[in-house]
Amino acid sequence: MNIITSCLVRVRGRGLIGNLLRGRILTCIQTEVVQRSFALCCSDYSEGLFICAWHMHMGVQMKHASKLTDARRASKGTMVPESVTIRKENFMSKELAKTYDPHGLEDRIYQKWLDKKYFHAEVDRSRKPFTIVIPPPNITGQLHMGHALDNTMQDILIRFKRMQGYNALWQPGTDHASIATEVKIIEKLKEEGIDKHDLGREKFLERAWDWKKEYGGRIISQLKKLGSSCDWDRERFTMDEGCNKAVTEVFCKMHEKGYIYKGARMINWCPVCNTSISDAEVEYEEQAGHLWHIKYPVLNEDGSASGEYLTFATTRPETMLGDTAVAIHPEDERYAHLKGKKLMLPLMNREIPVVEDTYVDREFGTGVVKITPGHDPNDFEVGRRHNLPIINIMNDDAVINENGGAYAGMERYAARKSIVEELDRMGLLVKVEDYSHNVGTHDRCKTTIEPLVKQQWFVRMDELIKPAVEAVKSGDIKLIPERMDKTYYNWTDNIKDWCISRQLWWGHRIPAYYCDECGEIVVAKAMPERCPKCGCSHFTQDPDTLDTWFSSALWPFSTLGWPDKTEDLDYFYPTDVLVTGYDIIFFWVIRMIFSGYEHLKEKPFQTVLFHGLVRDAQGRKMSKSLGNGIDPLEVIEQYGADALRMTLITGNAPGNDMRFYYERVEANRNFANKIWNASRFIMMNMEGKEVTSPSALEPADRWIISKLNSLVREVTDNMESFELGIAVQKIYDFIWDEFCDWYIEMVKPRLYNSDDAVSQNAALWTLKTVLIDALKLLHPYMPFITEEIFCTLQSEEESIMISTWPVYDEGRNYAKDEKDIEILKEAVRGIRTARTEMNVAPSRKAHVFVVSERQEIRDTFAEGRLFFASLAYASDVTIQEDKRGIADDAVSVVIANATIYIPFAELVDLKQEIERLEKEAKRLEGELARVNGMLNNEKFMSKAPASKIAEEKEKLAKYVQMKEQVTERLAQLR
RNA sequence: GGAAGCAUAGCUCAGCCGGGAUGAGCGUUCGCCUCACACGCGAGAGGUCAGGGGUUCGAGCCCCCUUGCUUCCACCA
Repeated sequence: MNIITSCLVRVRGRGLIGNLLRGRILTCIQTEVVQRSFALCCSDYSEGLFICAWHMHMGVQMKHASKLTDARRASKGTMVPESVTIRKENFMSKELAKTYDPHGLEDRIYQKWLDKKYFHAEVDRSRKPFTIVIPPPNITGQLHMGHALDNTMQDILIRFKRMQGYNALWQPGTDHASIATEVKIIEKLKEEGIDKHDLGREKFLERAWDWKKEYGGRIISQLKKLGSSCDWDRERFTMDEGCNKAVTEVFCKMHEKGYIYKGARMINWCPVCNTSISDAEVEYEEQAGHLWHIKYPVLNEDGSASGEYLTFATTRPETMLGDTAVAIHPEDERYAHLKGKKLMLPLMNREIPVVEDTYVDREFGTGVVKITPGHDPNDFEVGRRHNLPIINIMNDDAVINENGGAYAGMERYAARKSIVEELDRMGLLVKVEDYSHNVGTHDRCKTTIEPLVKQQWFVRMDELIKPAVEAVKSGDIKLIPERMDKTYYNWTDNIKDWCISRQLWWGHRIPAYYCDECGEIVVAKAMPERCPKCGCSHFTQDPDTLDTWFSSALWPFSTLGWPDKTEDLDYFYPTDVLVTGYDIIFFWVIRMIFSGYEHLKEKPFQTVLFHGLVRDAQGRKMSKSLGNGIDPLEVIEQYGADALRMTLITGNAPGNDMRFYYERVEANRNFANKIWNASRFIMMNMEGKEVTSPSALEPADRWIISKLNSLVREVTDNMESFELGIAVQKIYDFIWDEFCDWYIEMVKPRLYNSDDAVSQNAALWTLKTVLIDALKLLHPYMPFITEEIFCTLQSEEESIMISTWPVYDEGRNYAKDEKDIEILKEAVRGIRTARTEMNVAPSRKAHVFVVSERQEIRDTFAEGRLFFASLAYASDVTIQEDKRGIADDAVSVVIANATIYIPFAELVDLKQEIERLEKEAKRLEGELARVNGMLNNEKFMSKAPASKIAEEKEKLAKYVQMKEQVTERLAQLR
């Protein structure tokens, strides 16, 4: 790390430091340049030393520019040390620093909710249920951003519905994650020097359960940090007794119906995990490889070499050991003379036939394909069509077996190398090309999978999938966003049988038993007593376990007690919403859907709400190998769960990926702080006063109540259609913009004036009422801060999370006040803009004259006079019909139906004022041109809806009138 | 090979039924330590809504084409 001593820093910019010290020149006695930040230690700040992190783009100017460049170069790759954290107390006075601090508060509140059992749901026939089942996180897992997003969305929906009066159940639990967990345990055993097989199945399972006990709870406690309001009394595990009962039931039932069968099929084999995997678990990865062109000698009828060769290309030369044919296209004239001939398979010295199959693409390579039915899915099919023998040349660990002749015992890539060398030596290697192609890998361990023919258990999908397709087609199940339908059909239309057996120990063991005497297979819920075929009584259970998704597929009903006919199942099933990432649509969503229809004759859920991936700031996937993952727990620690939740929900549409920025978390933390301070302000003003239901409200009060009322309707609508991001944006804007920046500012004069107790009470009542409803709307998104404020403000109610959701009330719709306040706001904005443009400091208050010929406008201003004066920096406000008595050189602001004059005591630059008004005139002309363009268009007039025409006419009148005022004023000034 | 998505302010993204882009946050410019908040307040600058055609009185939005990026599925040895 580079250290610069003794340089001067001029403070510019508007950041934290800039706001405090702008314009000052500081001597840095020590600066450390770390990445894009400087850590500055300055000696001449009055409070003594301080340390800060300062981004370069904020505009640091240093006297020694060359050193800066050096420093920048030298700083690459270094990390920001902890010492750059800014401690506010160091340079701010204590009483100012009343900021929102989520620490301590969140844990305390969560504990209260748990103690009060607010999350718990019981069957209650008098209320409608609303149910969500959690996508069970893996027991191996640590909470990552994906979980944080997924669970925040669920929590928002659950809290919303709970407040709306539904009997809301969020069913939690964890997944045994068969392969993922087994891999982890094997790793751990390895560290101890223990091999899985030496340990034995039983002992291994003991270790697995220990693991579950130790780590299974970790992710749950992390979910709690987020604020998740799951019914923890109902926590389940995909391998608990109930789930096992469901799995066994399903397996037996489906076997009986013929949907589950055992057979030898081409499956994907992971030689590292030593298990079969399903098609869904194969991940294709583009890899640079080679295309080896090899030739086999063609034989004469008598078996002697004809001297002719047949050339083909392959990416996996080692599989030639298992070749049982070479295929050509039946209509390929180039090879017509070879039909029915035999070839000599080199190295193995085996005669193999030339077969004709339309699978061969004449255009690709030489138009010849070697056929290895035992190691390639397509070749397997070709082999079936031509009755070719299947030769397995590989052991489970991808080592060549005894069928590989001289290569037996060699690992697959070593064998590849020697085979190529040997073929080359024999003159049978024609050429080698670089070739980039997709290689199937295991999604867990990234090992290249090996297609092998094995005896496995499968689920026949063709019949099973039908109701699942129908469900989405008919709208019985709705996918959000809708475009997911296509992805869904893409899978269902090309569905293949599901390989469900895994050569693993950690998982639901397959309930199939083999008779020790005759080998008869019996599928049953328990070990059979007698073999139905030979009558003997000795059985061995199938050693394999089931794909972890087999039990996940039953999750929506196994958690509610199925296969038993429970009250819970009857009441809570089907569930309402499933929230999950689009990445597991095939693994999980589809499988739950067909399982629901198959076993309960009913959909598992009404709606599937998809979210995207949380990416890093550069748009990359967060991954362990890249080390770019952001730990949600750290974010919570730093900014609070509320800020994190907001960040994950705002500015994102369903199903879209999002980028994670700390700047956004900070912005949301700032929002929390804003609410905190607004609430502090309100409470401060309420102190010692009894706020009663007001006898009369003022226009500003009615305005904000009316605004809130519309907000309630819009937010509720948005949330009901799962537009969470839109809903929360509206709440944010309302609280910050309308409520804090306008309403609170409007009522300040009333709050500070104790003489008018009635008006003051109305203001306080409105502040409190609006704040409470706004907090309620916000609660699903920011549960902690809203609870804290609500409980302080509303001491008679014990929790916001069980309070009632605000409802739109026609009686709180004050259209006239909304219009009136809009006029006043327009006037205030106009005055502020004019003052800024004329360079008048806010402290220079002035007498403001409002001139309007219209009585109702004058009334509006008269009613709002108090706050209008304060917001417009007016020393006094005079409202009159004409401009008598107003100085000619006053600054004027034109709004609809009124002109506002501000005569400053000092002379105002008339030229500047004319320019300002000319600009305004030009703007208005533009508006007029647009509106006139529409209204003079006959086609528009005849075809546009009447309401639109009326709207435009109204605007026209307004602009015409404003234009007149500006023109008149300009004429006067000139 | 098939399919989907994205392209809007300097950056990251919203934009519901087609009806003025008063878009949001961050950044940026100017002025403010205004007694809730400087994690703040006020006022600005900043956009040919990727390009081209079409439908429409009217298109960021609907249709077609082109370009660029991303993803999913399938996979030819």
